[in-house]
Amino acid sequence: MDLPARSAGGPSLTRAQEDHLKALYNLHGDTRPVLTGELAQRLGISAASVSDMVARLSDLGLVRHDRYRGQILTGAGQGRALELVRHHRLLEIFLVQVLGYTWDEVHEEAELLEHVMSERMEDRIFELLGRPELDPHGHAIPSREGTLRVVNQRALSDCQGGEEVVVAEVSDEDPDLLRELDRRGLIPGARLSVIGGTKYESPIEAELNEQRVSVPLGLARTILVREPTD
Amino acid sequence: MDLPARSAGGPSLTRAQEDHLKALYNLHGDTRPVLTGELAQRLGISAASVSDMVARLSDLGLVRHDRYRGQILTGAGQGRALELVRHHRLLEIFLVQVLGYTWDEVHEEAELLEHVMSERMEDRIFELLGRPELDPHGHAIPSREGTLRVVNQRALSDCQGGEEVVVAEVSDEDPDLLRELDRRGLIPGARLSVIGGTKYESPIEAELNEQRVSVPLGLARTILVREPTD
DNA sequence: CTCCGGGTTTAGACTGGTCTAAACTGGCCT
DNA sequence: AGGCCAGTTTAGACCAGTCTAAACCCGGAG
Repeated sequence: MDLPARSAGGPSLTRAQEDHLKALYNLHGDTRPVLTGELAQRLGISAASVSDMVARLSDLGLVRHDRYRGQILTGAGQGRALELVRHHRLLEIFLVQVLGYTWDEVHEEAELLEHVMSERMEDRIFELLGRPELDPHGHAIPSREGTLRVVNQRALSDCQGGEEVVVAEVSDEDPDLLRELDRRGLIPGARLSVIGGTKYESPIEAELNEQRVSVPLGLARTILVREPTD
Repeated sequence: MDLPARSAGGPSLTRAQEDHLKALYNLHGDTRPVLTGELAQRLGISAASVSDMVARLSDLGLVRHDRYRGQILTGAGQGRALELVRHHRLLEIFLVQVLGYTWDEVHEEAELLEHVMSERMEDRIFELLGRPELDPHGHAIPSREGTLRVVNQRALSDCQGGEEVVVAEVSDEDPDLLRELDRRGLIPGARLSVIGGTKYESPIEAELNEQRVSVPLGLARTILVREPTD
């Protein structure tokens, strides 16, 4: 029996086109349109170039564009984006677990590899890693079919004293930030008892492994937490 | 202590530029110039495009071009090419040994990955694989510094009855050919006692693992053999 | 020694991706 | 209601990489 057709099939895209789709996905997913300038800043190119590219992606039916009002992924576009996100996250786990990278080194490398990863390689890595569900930074791996497990989570900076929470996700893009979080033990799965903070821009005070930690707001805002499961 | 500077450093090249360098290397290495048409055929593009690209690579000092007489890699160009060859061959071993690919599946994939492989990844894979010296098809891995172990070898089709030889290398580019060779046990390291052939275009007859094998000339020409080492 | 044919290079054109500068909204402020 | 500014789109330019068609060499045949 053949494998089912991928949800995200279609003509192959260029590197730049894929980057635009992924940026659109990472910015607001399918929740609301992304302004041209936002996208341009994210990609580090001019708004004019983005405008151009969006027109092409729109012709391909991957993006819907509302003149002067921004752009948003279509279903097909989202499928392609999730394919890339799956590649990216599988590669991050792979680089950490198989090649011994640290979690602050993997993003950049995955960013390049994700565009040339075949389906065969994706499947082999997925199996080798034991069908993982989360990447090293706590992000869920989209399924082959492009579905994504969603978990209720909020920023640590929004927590109140007395709460018991578990670190769920951190952003993978800033190596310095990641090293800082690692130094403090603020890694996915870490259990925190929030003591205080949240007022007057003061750091979040919490207990982690019987140790008192003070998390500056700037850090706390990048950490997403969830309820403990037990 | 810092690592020594790579022999092959320099400004980063585009995919197409790298493909041209590698094709030049694979065609005649540094032995003699490659004709424009040859290179074009190898790359599957027009001679005009090659002419163009060679001019640019020549400006970069990677290729020396003799009008109407062909082109050859400079020292620097050869360094870059060997860097890519190292990437390619390490990836092939990696795909076979770590991800469970068969030897006929690896070439195409390595062809894409080699262009986006960082030095860090190269080093990690090299160590993970135990500092290998040969890829799955028997080709030597260039060192980081761009040196290559050369072994005396010739085509199986040139062997005479009575010779004892060992399969050294086979081309990695044709999956069908590779499957055929595998089926017959004609893999690097296989020891052959040549019985006859070499006349009237007849197949090479030989003994392999106590079994009589008949190797059609077309196959025998793609197999490089060396003297047994013991 | 000239001419001719085949391979090489040049010319001109097109696409994708990028830029800057200019033209053009849309929404907000008065 | 009018006007202005920030942000968006369009215009025009450029580079890399490719093509086809035309111009150009080189070496061998006569």
